[in-house]
Amino acid sequence: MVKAKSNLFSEELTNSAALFKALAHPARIQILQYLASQKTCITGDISEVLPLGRTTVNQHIKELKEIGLIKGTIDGVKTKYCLNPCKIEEFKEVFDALYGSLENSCSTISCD
Amino acid sequence: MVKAKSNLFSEELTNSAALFKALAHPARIQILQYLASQKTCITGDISEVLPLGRTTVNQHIKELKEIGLIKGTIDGVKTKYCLNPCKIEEFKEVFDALYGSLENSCSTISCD
DNA sequence: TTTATTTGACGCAAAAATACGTCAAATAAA
DNA sequence: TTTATTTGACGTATTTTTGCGTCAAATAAA
Repeated sequence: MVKAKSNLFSEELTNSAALFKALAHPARIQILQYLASQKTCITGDISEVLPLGRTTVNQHIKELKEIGLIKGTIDGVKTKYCLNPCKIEEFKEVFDALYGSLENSCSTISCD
Repeated sequence: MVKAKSNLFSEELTNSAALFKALAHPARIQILQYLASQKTCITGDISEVLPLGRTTVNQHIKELKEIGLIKGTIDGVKTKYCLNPCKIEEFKEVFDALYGSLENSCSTISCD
């Protein structure tokens, strides 16, 4: 049996990995980019611009909502999806911190 | 049967998702950070600084090697692992491009 | 040579991710 | 009210990921 290893890593590490995992599928990246390209919060069936079925896309949207990268507000029978700039900013900070820690050391590394 | 959907997305999108997936596990992030902290290419059992078994860590290392973020060179019976600055730089470019496309639009989005 | 050390390959089991069909609730339109 | 539309919840099948034990090859040490 595979043990529950979720709590074996630091919270920061777990949080970072979860953010990267959110972008670990082309559909989810495309959803974010589509939302951005519309320049406004959008409603309707996003699956029409993706090569996947509606429920599958809905599932990817749900994951993006759960991690906080997008928000969904109910507007009558429709749901309005929006990018969440705060979370996107947080993602950038996480990435930059990681990149910084990796990049700083690169110059002193002798590889080949 | 679940159809093969791998080629339904653009190559760029698939490539980006693969990079993010490489960091989608805390162990893989920690391995990269450990390599960077050593300030040199290292050899030996990295699993000693991770809460996972040796073969499991080896598998994560293999994934990082396959995506190109680290390199491994054979040195006698030992294997020397190094960060690959080129790939890390490429990762930053991919991230910055994505962030740019998302961030640009954020200012014009009205969310709440 | 014999014995240890280091490492990756291989296989297996459990868990998670992926893709999608069906259904029901909620609202809008007729 | 009846009918259509929109959406998420739920279940299911398949694939992928994760974690690890075992084994063998390759080198180093005795």
